[in-house]
Amino acid sequence: MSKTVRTRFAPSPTGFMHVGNLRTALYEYLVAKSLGGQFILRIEDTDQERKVEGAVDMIYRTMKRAGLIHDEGPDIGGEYGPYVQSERREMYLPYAKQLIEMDKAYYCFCTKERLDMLRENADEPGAGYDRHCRNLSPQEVQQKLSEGVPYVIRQKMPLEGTTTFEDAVYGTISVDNSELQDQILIKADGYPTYNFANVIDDHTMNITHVVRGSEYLSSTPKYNLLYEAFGWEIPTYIHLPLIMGKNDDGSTSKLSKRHGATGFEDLVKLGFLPEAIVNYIALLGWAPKDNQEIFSLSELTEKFSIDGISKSPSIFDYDKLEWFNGEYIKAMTVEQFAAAAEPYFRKALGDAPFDYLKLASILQQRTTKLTDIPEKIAFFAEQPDYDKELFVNKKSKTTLENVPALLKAGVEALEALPEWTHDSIHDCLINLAVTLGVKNGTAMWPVRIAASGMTVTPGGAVEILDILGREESLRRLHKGLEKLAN
RNA sequence: GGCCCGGUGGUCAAGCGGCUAAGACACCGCCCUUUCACGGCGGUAACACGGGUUCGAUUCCCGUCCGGGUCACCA
Repeated sequence: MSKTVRTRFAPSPTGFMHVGNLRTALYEYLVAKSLGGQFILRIEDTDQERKVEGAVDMIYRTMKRAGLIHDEGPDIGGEYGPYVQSERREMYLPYAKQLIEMDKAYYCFCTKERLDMLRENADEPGAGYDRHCRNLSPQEVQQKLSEGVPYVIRQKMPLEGTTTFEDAVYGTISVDNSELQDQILIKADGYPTYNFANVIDDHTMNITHVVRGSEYLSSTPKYNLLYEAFGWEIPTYIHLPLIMGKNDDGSTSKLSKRHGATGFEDLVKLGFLPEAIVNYIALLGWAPKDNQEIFSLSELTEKFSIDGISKSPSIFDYDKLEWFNGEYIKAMTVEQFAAAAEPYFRKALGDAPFDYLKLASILQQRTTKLTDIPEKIAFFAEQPDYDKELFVNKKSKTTLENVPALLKAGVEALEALPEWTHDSIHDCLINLAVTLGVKNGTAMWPVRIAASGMTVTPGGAVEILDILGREESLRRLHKGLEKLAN
């Protein structure tokens, strides 16, 4: 019987849920769930300076909206708590001291100023810490400690040899130990660094699969040295290719705020549906065995496999996201769509009593983003001032010469209608075309233009007249007639 | 700069020694149509380069080039 798979999502509460982070969370969820395992949420707040008010709530909210339900976490507890690093603060120092006893770590009393100077004076970039305190005598250390000199604890890296590890995505990776810095494990404020807390927590929380972005690939050997020092089992590593954004100069770099709306909530505000976002980012770095593109979260869970994860970075493409969004919108029932679109209807129409279901039915097939709705329907509330040139359309064979008569005939026919319904308007205008001996388009174009004042509208003349209602429709048509007379 | 990783159309991507190198988005054209969409059909467009290995390389190896990541008392 093998161990239960456990993955964790460990965001730091900075008040922003980047889609890159969300994708990582999604894959962590999928790795766990596709293997029948558990998905844990842990808050990494060891940096007090970056802590942001309300950020944790935003994480909960985002995860919930994305459908990534965790099995253990600060809000719901679990047997490996606490799940907030600041609350585990006391756990880390003993482990660090244990490392010191094993000669795998040491006290460092260097001041921040000295380190800054070191960096400034370095000939080569990335020269790093000079290991100044690595070989202090026990007496010196005792002395400074008793004097209360502030200290940090650093990991004592081997000076020679190489460290090799297996990654489920990238394969075997080895790094010369001489490349590894004596990184800080415990900060002067007593908090652990991410580098240390992460290892201690993953082990004590029984995390079996560490899923994270490939930016951690080069620091993984350092973590392994820690696992080895403690004699702990090394987890399965699954490093994910990065999501990139396009820069102004055409180059690309790790997706960040400067690439525009990259926060989950930003995208939702832009009119993207959470399910569409999740679907899209699932496919950014992973591909199924077949060609399926539309996936619900449960289908993803079913089809997901680690060997489908790719190694090369991918660029976040808003066009493709929009396509997914459109697909999700089209898959809704009209009622669902009307409900989702309602806020945008209100935005454009205020409290005007339009039939939202009818609006939804003409809009649904042509909407890719909910935020596009208001501008498409604003003319229902208030007709824009338009130029009579709009009546001219080559394909519909309408000209300034024939339109007045066409529109007049249309108005008369419509005015004679006993009832004002979609079907009656439709039949009326179709009959009109027959009577006049012109194509449908020729009869409809002037009516639609006069009713809307726009060349491009959602729905045709019939739908627009129906939604507008008899009174307003006829008012607009007469206005069109006047405009043409001048 | 050192180290690590990557490199199939503009983008996401199949491919895992032998294929006319899939598919999707975007783009273009045609059809449908009362506009625009939707939908249908079709089209343009790719294995970074140079050496090997092999009967045969997109696929394996090496080098070059290009791209990215990383070198914090941030995570």
